[in-house]
Amino acid sequence: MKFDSVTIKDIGKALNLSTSTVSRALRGSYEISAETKKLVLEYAEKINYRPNPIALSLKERRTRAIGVVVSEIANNFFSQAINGIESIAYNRGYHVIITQSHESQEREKVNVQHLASRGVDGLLVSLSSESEEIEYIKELHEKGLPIVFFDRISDEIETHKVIANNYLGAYHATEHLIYGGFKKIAHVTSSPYLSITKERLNGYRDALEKHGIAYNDALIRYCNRGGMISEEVEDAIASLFKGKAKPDAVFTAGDRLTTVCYGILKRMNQKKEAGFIGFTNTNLADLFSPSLSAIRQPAFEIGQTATELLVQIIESKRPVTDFETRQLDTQLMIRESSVKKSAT
Amino acid sequence: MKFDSVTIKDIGKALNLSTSTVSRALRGSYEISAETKKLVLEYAEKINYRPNPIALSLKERRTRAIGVVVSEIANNFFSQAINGIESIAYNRGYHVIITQSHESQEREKVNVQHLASRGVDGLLVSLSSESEEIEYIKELHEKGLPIVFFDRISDEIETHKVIANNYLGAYHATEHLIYGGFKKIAHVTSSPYLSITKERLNGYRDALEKHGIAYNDALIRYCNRGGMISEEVEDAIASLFKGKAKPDAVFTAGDRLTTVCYGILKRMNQKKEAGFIGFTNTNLADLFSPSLSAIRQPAFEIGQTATELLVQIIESKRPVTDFETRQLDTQLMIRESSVKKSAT
DNA sequence: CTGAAAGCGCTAACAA
DNA sequence: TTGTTAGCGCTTTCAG
Repeated sequence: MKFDSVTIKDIGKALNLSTSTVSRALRGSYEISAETKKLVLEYAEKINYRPNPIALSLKERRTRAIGVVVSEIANNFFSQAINGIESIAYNRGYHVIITQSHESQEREKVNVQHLASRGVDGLLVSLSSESEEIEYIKELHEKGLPIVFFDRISDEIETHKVIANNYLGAYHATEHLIYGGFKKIAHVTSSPYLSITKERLNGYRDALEKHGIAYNDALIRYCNRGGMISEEVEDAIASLFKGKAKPDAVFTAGDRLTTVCYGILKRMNQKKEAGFIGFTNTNLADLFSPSLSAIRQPAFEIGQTATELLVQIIESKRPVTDFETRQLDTQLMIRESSVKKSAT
Repeated sequence: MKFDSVTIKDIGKALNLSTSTVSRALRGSYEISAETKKLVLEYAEKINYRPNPIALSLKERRTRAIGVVVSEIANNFFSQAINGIESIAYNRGYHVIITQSHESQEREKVNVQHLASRGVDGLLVSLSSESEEIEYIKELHEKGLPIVFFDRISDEIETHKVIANNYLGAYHATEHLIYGGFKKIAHVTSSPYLSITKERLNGYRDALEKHGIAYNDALIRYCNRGGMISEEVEDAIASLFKGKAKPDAVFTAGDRLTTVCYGILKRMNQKKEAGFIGFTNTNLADLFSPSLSAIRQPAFEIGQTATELLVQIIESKRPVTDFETRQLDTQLMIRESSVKKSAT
């Protein structure tokens, strides 16, 4: 079955006009008589004519669509960021095409290339946890495809980037644990390739050092799939608490990672409750027990900002060469899980 | 800035071949000499040629893309369903374009029409809570655009539909509360327009009647925005518990609605804990306190099934006239929130 | 004020 | 085996 819609030609035939006249009438061109215009407009309305954007794109070499590549929409941070993206795109007249990499570099590549060849006007990208080398994006960028990175960014490409202040977020979270009397703070994080991993790790490390606590590699665990596979996280936690250097608190970096870790700890660890805080944008943190302390990213605003910058590039007459990296502040939401029980 | 890519013409020019020869060589047509083929393929590879899908679509009148319209991706049910959709679409060679209506009929209409005019090969739709009259979808469907409904469906259009067994899910949940000793069970649900609302309400009502409890309108609350606006839910809950017919348990129908309601009840209701159960697909129900009893929908499978049916229509040679409505079973996950404390 | 024709990138029927 | 040409739906010179 093919889905046939009305074309400008059909209108022309019906009204005994040339396609160009119809086209002009439809776009309200001044050179068409009011009479003809009215005729065409009314008929078009009647048969519910819609211009074919595919034909349009072919001609104009633009689609008024922007592509989004994220790892997973079932992630509070990303679904909120996407809402921010849509809010801006919508009233700038762009449509948004969302794709997921599921943390796979292969999948990311396919998506990026498909979106590009499909003629999106620009790309909003947050890298997968496997993506270290990103030649396939660089190539497109060099050919002139506007790209803005958000959240998980890369040095490899010079363009606008929008991120949360991950360094400070991690720093403050760690410091908060230290102030609360925790001394052996483990850090469970995502793939070491990711920019957010590095930024958060640095914040964590610097906070420790500032307070005279030695940084200890044995307290770090990398979960390359970012919590998508719970085994990965279970292993990390198990190995942390098995060792002799058993931590007294855990700080997690990553939305899924945080809730998954919290769940595991809760299940295995009922008595000796370790302190807990993590990056997450869930709205349900209050409902947990103990309620979940969190570092919250301004996801919606990150999405908005990235989109504004992208549209700016797309609509710029001349090649943009002056790029910036915007950093938005995180929010530290202290709840029960990061507060020592004994420390009343 | 415009993003220019290599065309078949460029290749032809460089190799002194006609565009059609190049085209055929690229598609491996049998009528091209091995030599020429090799030449073209190698050159195309070298300059990283990608066919322009826009031009292709214009010609073939198909895009190998399917459009998805849901109310909100920041909803566990939908993000899981989308993963199901993608899993099938991906290995059938279709791309997936996701859009959100944010429970607005206006937005839904815009999205549907855009996707259609953009030439998706088919549509997977779950209606917004405002959508009662859906002429704009009907029109497209009558013109031959393949459409499959899932979750929130409509009688207005005859096509394949995929849903959870909402009636039974609600029935069993209600019965479970009754068995647990609850007698005044309130039902907080979404817009009365939605199919899921009606199905679940019927299940609730029938369970009550089966157990000799009179159905009482005063215990029903409709939240038209499905929990998107928390005030709406606050009002509903407040008015329920203010009245003289104060409920002893609450049963919610809707993913967001369930978590939002639970939060409100938890905050306001610490002592006289009412029983609680609701439809939701969150993975975090275990972490709540009390842990959250839930009716879980097979979201992933619903997405998969809907996509299979859609692809079937798209690829069918002759118009499909024999439609079915598939119903998949829900899962009752009993945890603490629906169990009477005193009833130990 | 309106029409004819070219062209966007690609495929396919028809010629050679 | 390869080239020429028309056409997918639309806009836009260029001519009337």
